Amino acid sequence: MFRIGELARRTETSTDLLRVWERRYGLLQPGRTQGGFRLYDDSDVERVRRMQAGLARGLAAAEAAAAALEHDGAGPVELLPALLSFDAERAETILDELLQRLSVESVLHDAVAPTLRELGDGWAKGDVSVAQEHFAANLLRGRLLGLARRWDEGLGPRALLACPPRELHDLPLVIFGLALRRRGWRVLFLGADTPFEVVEETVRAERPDVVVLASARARPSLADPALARIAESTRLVLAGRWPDAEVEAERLEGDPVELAASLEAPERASA
Amino acid sequence: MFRIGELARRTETSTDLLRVWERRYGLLQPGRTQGGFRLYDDSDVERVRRMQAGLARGLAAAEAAAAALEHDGAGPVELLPALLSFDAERAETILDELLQRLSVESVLHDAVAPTLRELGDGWAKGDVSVAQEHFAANLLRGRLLGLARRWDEGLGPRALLACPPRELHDLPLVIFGLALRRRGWRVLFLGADTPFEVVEETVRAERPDVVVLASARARPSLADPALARIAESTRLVLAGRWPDAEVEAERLEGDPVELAASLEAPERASA
DNA sequence: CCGATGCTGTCTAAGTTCTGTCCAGGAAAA
DNA sequence: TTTTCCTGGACAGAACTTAGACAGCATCGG
Repeated sequence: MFRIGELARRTETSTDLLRVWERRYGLLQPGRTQGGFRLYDDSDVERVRRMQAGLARGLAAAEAAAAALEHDGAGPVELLPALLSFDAERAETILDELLQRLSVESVLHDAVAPTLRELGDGWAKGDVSVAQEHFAANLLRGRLLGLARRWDEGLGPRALLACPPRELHDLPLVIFGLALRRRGWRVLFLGADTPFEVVEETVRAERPDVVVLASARARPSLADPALARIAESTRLVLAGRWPDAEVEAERLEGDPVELAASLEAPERASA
Repeated sequence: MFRIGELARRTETSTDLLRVWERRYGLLQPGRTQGGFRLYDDSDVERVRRMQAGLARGLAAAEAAAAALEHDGAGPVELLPALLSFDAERAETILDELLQRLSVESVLHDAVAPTLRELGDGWAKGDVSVAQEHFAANLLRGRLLGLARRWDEGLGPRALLACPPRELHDLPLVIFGLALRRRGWRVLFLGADTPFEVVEETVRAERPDVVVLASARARPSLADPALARIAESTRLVLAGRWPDAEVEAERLEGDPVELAASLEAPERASA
């Protein structure tokens, strides 16, 4: 347990703001010392983070607080165990319920993406078997692609999404695509293990406004000349883990949903 | 939920234009904050994008708006054929997509309930086989109950929902329950084929604010003395088809989602 | 071809709400 | 003693509200 100054430091906010979020939106309900000082724990850090994530996605403070509160508890806490125990029905039910209660964006940001991260960490540590990872990935992929139908329709700017050669983990890319779609983009999805030449051809044929290549675990080579040619003609974004090398491209790392929000900013600046 | 500035950002329009589209064509019907600020959700982004697509195709604004609004009703058209052809995957995908695009309420009201009605009519005419009806009902029930988890939690007034003896069609009741839940009610669901004595016991034990008995095809007897005893102690609502008889109860018929809305009115009047 | 009419997006103005920050006076913790 | 924290109110700027005005453009009748 720690006091408000420590919470402010850990979440990079001010004590004033934390108190006012408590007063106005009931975001936090800290315990008190004998003398009346507020006492917080780790779950409060999480809640503040969710609030901040909501603000970053463009919600008003009141809405962000409501979303952060509503989301309390559920989410990844329930979803991961269901997936690890191969309980498809329970996992589907949890997803159903989350999708009903929360927006697609919050489900992706607060439940699916964190679950995926924990899955990856568990796999790296050896706690999660290949079978478990495959089961989880396939169930989630099925569900997410169900949300992704017709995502090349409409008017917005167009993004071409692909994973580089040898990268088989396309789920973060799917999440990224869904988040973009929510924000009005059209999405051309090439998916896992896509040769750079294929990307290049598609760029020539379809003329997307931006090309996003996402690499989660593989460390693809940047030496391919096709990559350089893509970068010359189009805005190129490399998301995830890539080697350092001289390619004319933006680099992004972190949560796919937040990346999707940030991809928008340069568009606005130019408009 | 987000405010008008964020909607403008996401759809790359101006707040002015969004307000004027609302005023002139009723394109959007946002909720409001206490203080009167407009609040939008994901489905509004979709609607604006459809409007923009219409404009891009050369429609006049008024017509584009009409087209965008009309498209809201698509979906149910697709759902029934998928169910009748035993195509679980397609049906699930359609539901996924609808739930993403629209609110739970509109999915229930505009897609699930009409599909159920057509299914019932088809069965009555002999166009729909028992197998088809079972398949459809079970798929929908699974999906809807997935949305219905923890629907007895919270603070709101409490409704006890059941079908009378011999009535096996509980789906309208599930829809009704979900719609109530969306409106803040707590729901106690006893489901199909529930003896009146069981309802009576539960009423005594749980003291719900209202008891709703729904009968779709069976024509249950009202002679049971348990029914009269329930009516004496609690507000009793008989939904669907019931014989005429002297029981102290409100009678409701029609779309489950609309019934849920109408159930609320007396509560408010008393508040 | 002209003028009248209607549609549509933008702009204005005066007022309100929302939200982060700041402050004063006092008390608790280190 | 020094630092941290408490409450409650005040405040400024950003964001939003309504209602109407208006200019650019297309369409229509003459």
